[in-house]
Amino acid sequence: MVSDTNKTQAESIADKIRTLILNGTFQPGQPLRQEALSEHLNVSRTPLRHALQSLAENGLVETTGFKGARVAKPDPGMVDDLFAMRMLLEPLALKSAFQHHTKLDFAAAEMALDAAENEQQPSRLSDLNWTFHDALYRPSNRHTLLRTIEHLNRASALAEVIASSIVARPEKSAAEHRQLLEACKKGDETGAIALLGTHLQSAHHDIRNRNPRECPSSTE
Amino acid sequence: MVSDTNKTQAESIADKIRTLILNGTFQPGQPLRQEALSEHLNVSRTPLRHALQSLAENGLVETTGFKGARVAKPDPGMVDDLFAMRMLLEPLALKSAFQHHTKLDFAAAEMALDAAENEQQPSRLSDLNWTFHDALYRPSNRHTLLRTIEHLNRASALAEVIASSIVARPEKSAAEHRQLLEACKKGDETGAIALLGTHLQSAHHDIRNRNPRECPSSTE
DNA sequence: GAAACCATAATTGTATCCAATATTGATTTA
DNA sequence: TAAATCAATATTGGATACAATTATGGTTTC
Repeated sequence: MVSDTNKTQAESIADKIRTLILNGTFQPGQPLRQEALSEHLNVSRTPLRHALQSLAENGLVETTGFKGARVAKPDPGMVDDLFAMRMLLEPLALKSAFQHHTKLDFAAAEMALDAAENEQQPSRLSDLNWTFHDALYRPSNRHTLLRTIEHLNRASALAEVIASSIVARPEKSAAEHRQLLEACKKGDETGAIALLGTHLQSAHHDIRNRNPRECPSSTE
Repeated sequence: MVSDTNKTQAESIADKIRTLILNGTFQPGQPLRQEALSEHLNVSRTPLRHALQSLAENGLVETTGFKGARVAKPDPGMVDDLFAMRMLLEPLALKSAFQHHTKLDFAAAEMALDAAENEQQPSRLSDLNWTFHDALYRPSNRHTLLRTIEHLNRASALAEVIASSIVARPEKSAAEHRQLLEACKKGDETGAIALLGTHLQSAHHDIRNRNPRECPSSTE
């Protein structure tokens, strides 16, 4: 999200489309026509197709055969799976990173939390959310593990946005994040891992127990 | 692998390229030039690019900026991560599927094992390997969980092939598979989960303790 | 009047061509 | 002679044109 420099055009518009989805401009189930999108984003269909494919692999859009792509609409089963996996994998990442945390990592995490306080846009909040977790996990240097976790987080983002659990209760998430960060700073490994678990459980619970806003139920 | 019917051309050649990689025709680190590949597979560069992107998302090739794509060469850290994740996620899938196993699932699993006995080609063995595990996990109906596990399995395949742990010791893997299947048939849930754990540990161990065959160390 | 069938249009996938970027090699200069 | 610079080539990313597939609407037939 920093800038489009050194980034292929397909990646740039993938970010843009992801933002449009997370901000609710494109609602779940809505079909994403290639020609309309390409002219809307002022690009050709070629990079657009690459962007859609990338988003499909990340679970934000669902694409099938020759029928085109639509914004994914996460069902409860998908949300359960995503959080079940995150609850298994993220503690491992945190545990592996714990010995290698530096002040810079904590600073990066704190900066993300501070920025989130004054942010309303769901896509930005989602990004900052991941930035925080990533700051705590990355020192593990387990790139493959982190890549999978990032996928799961980005896929969860859509469900979180739909349930309005990010924008509606930012203070709750923020408090949990701060507690987690403090435990990490203190070097309280078991405490931090426990806090991470409850944080994920809490997020999962909030998503499940909120009625998703009615979306115009695309033609099926 | 059944047939190319109803499959987009990009997907078909993605399968072909994956086969070529797993069978050792394309060695790890080797650059994959688009024009050469496209004329070799008798397709245009457009679907080829989609295939490469798909393979990149699955971890079989690494693509960077404008420099092109190369066959991925899995480092030990990647292998460790993949198996650490599989050891956490696959028991969950098996556990979730356990109550819903039918005779058809067991038959499908057994068929895959039988087919593997008379198979030499690494890519086929890798496919059959996944077919077996998938047969035991799919009744869980947890599609999102299964999709992630499939990614991890396909990414592990390359490392397994490089270490020759599939082709060199098929009988060991086969024995573990049969034991696991028997436990499932008996309804011994805890036993099956334990066997799955040791099976994954064994596979991981075999990969780590074999010297990868020297590959012509592509130009860096 | 309902269902099957065929033609037309809309949309996606593929091939070809052009632009942008990276790599290679020679040439020049210190 | 070695290093830097710049031109020429090779390779990838993107735009446009074409083919294949699917969806849609009307017509026909029972």
